[in-house]
Amino acid sequence: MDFNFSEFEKKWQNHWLDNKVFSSEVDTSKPKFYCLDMFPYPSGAGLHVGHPEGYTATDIICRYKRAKGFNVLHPMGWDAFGLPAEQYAIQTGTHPAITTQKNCDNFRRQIQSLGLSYDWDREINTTDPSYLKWTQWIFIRLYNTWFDEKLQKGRSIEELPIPADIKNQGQEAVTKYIESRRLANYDNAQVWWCNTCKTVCANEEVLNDGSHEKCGTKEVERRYLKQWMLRIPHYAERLLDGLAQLDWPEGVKDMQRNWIGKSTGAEVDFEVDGLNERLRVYTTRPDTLFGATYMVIAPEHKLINEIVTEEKKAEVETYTRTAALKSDLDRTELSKEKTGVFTGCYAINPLTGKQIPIWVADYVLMGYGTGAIMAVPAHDTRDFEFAKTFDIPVTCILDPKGQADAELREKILNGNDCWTEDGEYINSANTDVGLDINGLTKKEGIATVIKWLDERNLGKATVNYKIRDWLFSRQRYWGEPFPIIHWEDGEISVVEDKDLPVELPKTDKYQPSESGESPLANATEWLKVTDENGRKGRRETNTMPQWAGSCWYYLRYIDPKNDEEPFSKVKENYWMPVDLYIGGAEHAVLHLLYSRFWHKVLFDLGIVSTDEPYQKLYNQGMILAFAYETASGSKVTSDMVEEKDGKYFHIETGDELKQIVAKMSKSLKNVVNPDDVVANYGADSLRLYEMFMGPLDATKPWTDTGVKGVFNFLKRVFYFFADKDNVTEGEENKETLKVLHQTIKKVGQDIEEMKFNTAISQMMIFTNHCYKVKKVTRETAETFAKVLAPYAPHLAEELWAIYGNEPAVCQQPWPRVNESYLVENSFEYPVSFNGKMRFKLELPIDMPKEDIEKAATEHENAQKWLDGKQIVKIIVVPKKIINVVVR
RNA sequence: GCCCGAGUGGCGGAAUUGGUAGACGCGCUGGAUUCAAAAUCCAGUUUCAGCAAUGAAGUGCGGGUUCGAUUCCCGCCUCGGGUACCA
Repeated sequence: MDFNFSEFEKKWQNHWLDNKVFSSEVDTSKPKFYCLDMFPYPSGAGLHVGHPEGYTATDIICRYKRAKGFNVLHPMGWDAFGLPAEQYAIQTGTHPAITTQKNCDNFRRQIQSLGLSYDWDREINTTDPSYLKWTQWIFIRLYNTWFDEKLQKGRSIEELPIPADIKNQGQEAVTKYIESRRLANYDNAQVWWCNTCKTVCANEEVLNDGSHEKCGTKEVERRYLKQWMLRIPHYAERLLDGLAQLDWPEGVKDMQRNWIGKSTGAEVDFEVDGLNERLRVYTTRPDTLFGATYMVIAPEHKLINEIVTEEKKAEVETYTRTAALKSDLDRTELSKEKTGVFTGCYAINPLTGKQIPIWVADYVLMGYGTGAIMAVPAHDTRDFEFAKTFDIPVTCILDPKGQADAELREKILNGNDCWTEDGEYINSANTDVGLDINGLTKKEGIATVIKWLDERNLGKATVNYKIRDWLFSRQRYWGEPFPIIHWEDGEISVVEDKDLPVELPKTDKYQPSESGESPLANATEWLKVTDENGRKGRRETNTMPQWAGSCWYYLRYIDPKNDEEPFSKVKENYWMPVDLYIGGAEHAVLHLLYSRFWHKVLFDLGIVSTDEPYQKLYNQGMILAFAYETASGSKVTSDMVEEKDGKYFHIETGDELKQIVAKMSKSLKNVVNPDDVVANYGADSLRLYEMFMGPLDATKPWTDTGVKGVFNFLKRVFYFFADKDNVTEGEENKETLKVLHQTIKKVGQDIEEMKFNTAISQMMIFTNHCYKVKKVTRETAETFAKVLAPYAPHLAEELWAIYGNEPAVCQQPWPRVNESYLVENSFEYPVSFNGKMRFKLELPIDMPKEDIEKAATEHENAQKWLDGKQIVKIIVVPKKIINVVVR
């Protein structure tokens, strides 16, 4: 009998598909399990070996959960809007829908060739009009929602109270007020613009090196444009709070917390000397107000023209103009060198009553806090640096006391160094204003100063967040059109639900214009709208970013064919939340934050039943590959490398090369195509190898010999268990039963803990055992097929059928562990002397401690270690160790 | 700079409520089978010393706690990821 994997893999895949073995419907008699993979963008390159890693993990869990009696929802779909299809359209004229369709078909074929247990009747595609209809529907809900700060809840815009003073200003002011409160809001915004992509991008898409996440170039700059913004900062506190209850990797939670960037402090108003103006600053350290010796405002600050004196005007203007031309990147790249100019104007420190100079400097950002700071150079490194550069006085108000050595403390006290840690307040009292915090702790100091400010109406406790509005429009063709109409009279309105979806117009121009107009602006007929009164309007020409479709796809899977509503409430109530979500860590702040935001809005509106979408999140690690470089560090493609005695050499030059681990890339010629692996070793081998490589969350390099290793294991399984001579009827050997039941137990536990690599080891141990004993019973073989089934489902089905069973083994219940087979009646104790293991001693499991001590010390092997020594004590840990302490 | 995570044989990796370090696999070595090879099966494989029995060292580095530390504590080093004039 041959191990003809390609034949039987195809056979069983067809069986599963034809019989809809993995379809699932609401069934309240069973516990539910919703297991989600991050759906792929179907690129032209096809599946990467990284995709099947997460997919196999979820597949194993789903198959196991089904066997354990769960009703499992396990869907797959395509996140199919995106740049590559559009760029291909620009180059070739092929409509993105055609490219997308082709790529989806290829991805589906590849994924199906892996035998993953998806319910294919639930397949979705974000570009499908029947899907984007509901993305637009949700956008309309965002548009019609405002955030009630008091209730910390999104509410219908119709319930928005209009303040009396706004009402008095008339209808226009009211409309403007309402617009400003919507969660989706159309506004002039300073945005990131990518010159390569010719489109705006979100803050989250601009990487810290100034490059654009989508294209990788650094052609990103600031522009002012009218754009759609989603007001995610309103949900900052909710998004922060929600993290606590989630079973997510702490690293991802931390990244979201950092991104939201909550800080608590106070806003403080400073009198501007000689002007009837107050300058408001935000500080996290109001307790250091006594040490504020100057102020800084951002170059974009509104009050700048009023503050600046006549003689300083020219200088300040030059500075602000230069700052405006600099991109944020330049501003931060030159971060080491502080620049700034004095405005000629002074503010009054409310505690000391002293005049302190107001400067303009670009290290203060308009976008955070109030765009102005009080500078305390003695206790803030940036302020200190600035003060030293421009020779501004430094007043120390916190004595580090014992925390700094004498020399450093002396410098700090004299204003020649900066101290940012806690300490003891000094110079922090002024009887004239009635405030003294000397001797207080930092916590008390902050509270006392805030209270003082509050009572005098000079300031108040304030919370700030780093998270900014989410820039939600793109100047692209291949995205969801906004269901928005701009009317000739300036009114903006949303398309009625009954007129959804707003489909993309046909066009043959996909190129965005230099000016930033979307390609949709070319679709003249599509643009024109007229209402029943003959009023003319123009459709919104921007499209939504790729994130839109992925923000809610997990909800559509629940009821993917519903024409009446995005999903049925009953079904949503049954399936949500997602119990397990597996995908790459690259979405830690983008997709996962956006999607939580949408979900919370939907929850507030009563559209979904859970506050959070994804209960448990797990990040698969990246699959890398070995690569080679010369001594000078230049990379060598893998086809130019030969191995000799564990060392690597260049085929042509003969130079010894260094083996490194790097991302798979075309340029290194080390990309592994899953199709080739399936063709050469089978889907089961690919699945098993990816799980056997190491822990799921670890980054690990691919090796072809590793694939051969698991392929060899599968062959051993097949040749042993498919051979009728090995599989007999009758009574099973006790040792075999023990190993079998250890295997059932270990594999089950390891799946629950997502330790797939060690589960596979255990199955290998079992198989090795079978080879040793040469014969097993049919019952043992069938039980093993059930245990193997989640991992190597095709082979398991084949074996199951060979034993004459009806398909399918994947529908069989998980075998029960019989603990009685696992009971040991003796244990082989390691006997150590002073912690060093010296010999082993097999003793009955229930032997009293005294007897164990006696047996160990009287053993002949022990005499050597006891000779001439005195026994201090003997430690016996039952079923663990015997340790004799000698002196 | 700050916040996470990780350092274990030639390689991927096992083992942590503190208890036999190196499971399982790859690679390598030897053997069986074969005219031969592939494939397969069996055995060995942390390093050093030794024919061996055995002994010594050993989980990034330096300390500490403990009968006992890969595991806990303190101080470093290296690598990976995130983030950064956020006041």
